[in-house]
Amino acid sequence: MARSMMIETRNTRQKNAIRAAFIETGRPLSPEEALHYAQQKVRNLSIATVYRNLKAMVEEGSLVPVQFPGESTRYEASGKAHHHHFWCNGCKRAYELEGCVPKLSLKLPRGFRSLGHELVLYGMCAACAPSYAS
Amino acid sequence: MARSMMIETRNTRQKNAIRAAFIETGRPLSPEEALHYAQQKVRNLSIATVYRNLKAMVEEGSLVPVQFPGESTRYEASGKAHHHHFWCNGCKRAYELEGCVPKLSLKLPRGFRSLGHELVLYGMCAACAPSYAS
DNA sequence: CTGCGTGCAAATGCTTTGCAAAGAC
DNA sequence: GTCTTTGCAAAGCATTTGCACGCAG
Repeated sequence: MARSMMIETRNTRQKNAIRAAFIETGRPLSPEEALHYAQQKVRNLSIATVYRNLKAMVEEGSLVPVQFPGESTRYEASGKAHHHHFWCNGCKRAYELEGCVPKLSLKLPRGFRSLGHELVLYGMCAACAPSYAS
Repeated sequence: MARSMMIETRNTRQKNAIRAAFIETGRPLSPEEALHYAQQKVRNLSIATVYRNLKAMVEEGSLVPVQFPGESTRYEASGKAHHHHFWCNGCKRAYELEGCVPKLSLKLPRGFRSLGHELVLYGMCAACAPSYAS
């Protein structure tokens, strides 16, 4: 089923700028965030192009979508080790967390088969936490 | 900060039908799912009314929003013990799971403060799993 | 050159809102 | 009877798509 060769795509300034945004920030980005970062390199980059490239990169396998409650889809570079995320309620940014839970011992109903899991921690990141500590 | 008394709302057939959908299914429902269930009791119920009531019930505190990757927001009855969810990739339904992970030992970056977590297991529910076992 | 990728604007599709009529109390 | 809630249709928004032009290969 899996396509052995990814579809060839051209290297455009727009695509490179978008790709760079993910590499340089190292955290999941929303289409809007990706647009902002990439626009620093390609000024008149349009949001439509960002959406098209995000979609293409997901299909190619270089990005994976990540979702946080009540937020639009974020995307992050693929190929990383199994990990989870931290969502900052202050700056509304997603961060990557190393590691995973020791073992998932949740009771599954009879006949249910689990194939994976997703875990998100919520709170305040280092930059936002102090404002609550005053 | 917390409002000591919830806002009074009238008991309409529509509202009761929507509320019943959550009680009777016992699982998180999307606005569309809630509409379908409730329409069995109130035939010409409109989706706008469902949205309005879901929003009102969340504000009242009787429902809480739950989100699953790539899916529109689901809602479930509030007041339940801490629990997590199972997402069936087959029927695209959310189920409630009892229990939680023993302890979360994820490394948080310096200064990050965690206030909560969310865990979702993915797979096939009892009804959908057999079709993959053939 | 050839044709894919882009920007713009129009088109979706889900969710919200305005308004007159129906219904709760 | 009064004031909230509803259904319908229109409005909003984020995302997607059509199209002619520009650029990569």
